[in-house]
Amino acid sequence: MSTLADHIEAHIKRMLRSSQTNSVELSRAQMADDFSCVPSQINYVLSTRFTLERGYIVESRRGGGGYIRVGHVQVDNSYTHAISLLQSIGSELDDKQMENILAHLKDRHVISSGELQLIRGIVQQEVGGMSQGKNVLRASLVRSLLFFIMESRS
Amino acid sequence: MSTLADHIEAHIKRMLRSSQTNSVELSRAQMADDFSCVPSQINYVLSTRFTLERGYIVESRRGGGGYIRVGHVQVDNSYTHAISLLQSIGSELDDKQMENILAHLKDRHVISSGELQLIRGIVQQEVGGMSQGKNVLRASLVRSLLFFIMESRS
DNA sequence: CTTTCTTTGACTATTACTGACCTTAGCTTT
DNA sequence: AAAGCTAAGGTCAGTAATAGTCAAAGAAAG
Repeated sequence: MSTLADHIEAHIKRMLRSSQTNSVELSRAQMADDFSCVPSQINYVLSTRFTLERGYIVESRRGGGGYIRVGHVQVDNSYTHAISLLQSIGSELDDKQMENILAHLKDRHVISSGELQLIRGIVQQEVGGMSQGKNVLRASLVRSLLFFIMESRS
Repeated sequence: MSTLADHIEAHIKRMLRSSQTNSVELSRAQMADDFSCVPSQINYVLSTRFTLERGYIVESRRGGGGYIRVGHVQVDNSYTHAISLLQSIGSELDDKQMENILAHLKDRHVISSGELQLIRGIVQQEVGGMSQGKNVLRASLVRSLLFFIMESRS
């Protein structure tokens, strides 16, 4: 955690955790002021870190009394959810999609930080030198590895 | 220990040993500067010495505040270990991959130095005169031998 | 002498951050 | 109402800061 974006991300997540409702409302201008940055930096953080794929919903309103609301989607059974997430992996999976899924599963404590890194490492190694079909291999690898980890839990 | 790459390798391993968390974060540019070499030299060292097969996980981020993190995988977790081994021994295994795996296992005291040589010897003997399918045989042989050794320990 | 390993550098890719300009909602004044 | 003002937030493209890739040259080993 060292860039401004990382700090802002962490701060929003902290707010979310301490909120009863799994959602927080914030003022873009206020926040930018708190972190001494331009307002659009907040949009940058929201659009790169709080995506739907990672389980967040962002709503906003402009004009007087405008706001940004960030919600964390709760799913009661994280394993069920994880499995359906896995099944939604099609025959191809690009790197960014993979990262989002892994980040999401880690957020929900379905996988640990070490497991995340390991999966990333394995995929990187296997996919590495390929010129074609990376996304196909990545999809199948990620699916198998996650199934394997989840199997060994239940 | 005499090439630059060796020194860089040793340095990273020193950092790892003195770290509490089994992982260190470094700046590629900074490191290149410290060793007075081009940045890509760092990539060379990482990709030849800190591979998954040897038990290392390398992550990185580009852009502002970018970094390279090198982690040393703990083998205390049996499925983690199983995954990385199964993954690294595919249906084929060349000599270099085998050496990497053996070096890793010896490093972690899963096999002794004598067992390493024994495996090497057996494989050499069996694979020796073959003209085709060496890598296939090697893969299955090493898998079985390691399986045998690990079974006999637990 | 051939093969493998090391080192380098030019080119590429990714991420963070900023600022100028645009859009929307509510309120106030005619 | 309609027009205009004010107070939000949104977009996008450009710049800077990092890291990655690849091929070729050089060095070392067999």
